[in-house]
Amino acid sequence: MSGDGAAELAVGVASDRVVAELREAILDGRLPPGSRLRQEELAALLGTSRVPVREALRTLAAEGLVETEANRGAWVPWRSPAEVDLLYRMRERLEPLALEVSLPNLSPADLDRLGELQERIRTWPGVEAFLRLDRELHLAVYAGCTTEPLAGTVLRLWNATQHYRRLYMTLSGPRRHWVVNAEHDLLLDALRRRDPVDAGRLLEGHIRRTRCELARHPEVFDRGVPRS
Amino acid sequence: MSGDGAAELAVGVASDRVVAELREAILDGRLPPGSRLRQEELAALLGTSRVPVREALRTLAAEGLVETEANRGAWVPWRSPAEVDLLYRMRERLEPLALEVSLPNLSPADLDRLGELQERIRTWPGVEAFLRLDRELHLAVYAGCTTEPLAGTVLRLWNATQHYRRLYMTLSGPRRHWVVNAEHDLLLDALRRRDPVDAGRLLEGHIRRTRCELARHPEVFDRGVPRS
DNA sequence: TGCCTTGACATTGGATCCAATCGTGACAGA
DNA sequence: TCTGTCACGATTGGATCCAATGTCAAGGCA
Repeated sequence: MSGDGAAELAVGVASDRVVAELREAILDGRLPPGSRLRQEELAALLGTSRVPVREALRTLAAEGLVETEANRGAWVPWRSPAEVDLLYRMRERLEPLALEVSLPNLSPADLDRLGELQERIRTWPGVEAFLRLDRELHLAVYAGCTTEPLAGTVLRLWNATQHYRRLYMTLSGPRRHWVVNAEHDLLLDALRRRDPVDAGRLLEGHIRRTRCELARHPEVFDRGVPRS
Repeated sequence: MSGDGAAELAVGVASDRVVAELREAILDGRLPPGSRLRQEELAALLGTSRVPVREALRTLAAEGLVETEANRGAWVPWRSPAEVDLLYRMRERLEPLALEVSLPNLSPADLDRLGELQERIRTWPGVEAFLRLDRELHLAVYAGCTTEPLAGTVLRLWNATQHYRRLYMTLSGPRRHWVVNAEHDLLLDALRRRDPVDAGRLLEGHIRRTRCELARHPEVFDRGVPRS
């Protein structure tokens, strides 16, 4: 999870390091939509040759985090309001399933940890911290679901929408933060009661509400000044 | 769709050709689970160097069609009964959504084509033809859903379970084929009525029944003689 | 002036070569 | 006979070089 800074120790396979670095850079906003990803530039930046970079770009393209076109290069894709809406609808259907699979495998200690995360979320901790904690909370709910296709798909849905979640939180701020708290409290209560039906429904509603509020802020999808 | 034989014309990017060839080989059973994918071997077979092959393997790995491990190579993964069960549950949730998105975009001609496919399915046409037509029919239902993440995810779910669908059909044969026909007929009728709710429910039931029947045949998951 | 051509440059795609790692079987010792 | 070690072959990972393609701007022609 940590292991953030100064990964110049060059441990592991280069391609995988490149994938991890790029994924992180895209998710934390350093590479917003529209960013072009030049192979040579990235290779120099990450201290490898272009080969691992190319493999990493293929991987990320298959994940949907970057787009590539033959002989034209790779870049971080923009997403339309309709596409993000659909990504949220997919989450509404898949995440309750992931929860249902996960819940029996969550220990009381796991549930306690969820509570701690929510306590740190409760007092609006700022946009970046909220994004990090909220993501960690939700993904921790699915930690008991280790089956790759489902866990991986859910993760990709989160990744694909991360940028727009950030923009939305930035402009909405803590205004309706109490709603999130209430929803999280109810969700965690249902989890402690080991009730996947109740929890699933709350989760679906939580995602659906977010989708609807996001739909009322189309300015999130405005393409600002293009970045190099 | 066609373009099967003798693709030595070397059109397009080599990596993409390799991806397409491998995907096809895995889906049509030439590369069953357990098959090891040696880079040099594939490169020679497809008339390229190892570089495009490596990129293709990364792509397919991200798609879940192959598994790779650093310094150990790539192979077609086995899937456990629990994993396939979960893949079907994901389909039950996602395909009705894809249908809902797609239906408004399907023309009467598209619906006619679905009917033609079902007519060719009606008289048990043998395992391979059934697999091909059934897949084509279902994916044609979602043809109006062009949004990549959903369409792509649905396609991956189909791809990931193709091998086990084949094994199941092989051993079950035409015995309960009338059920498929009835379900398809009802589904197509609901589509012609432009009723996404009804169609979605029928679709979910269709997938769910398949999942349950598959669950009663664990021998499908037996690992036969390992292939080279 | 406007549009098309053309050429140089930037960038990506592919092939070959070298390095690192893994698996396997032979061999020595207990 | 069993086990641990070592060395070799097989295979994958990475770097460099070359080819192909795309971009873009300058210049010629209508």
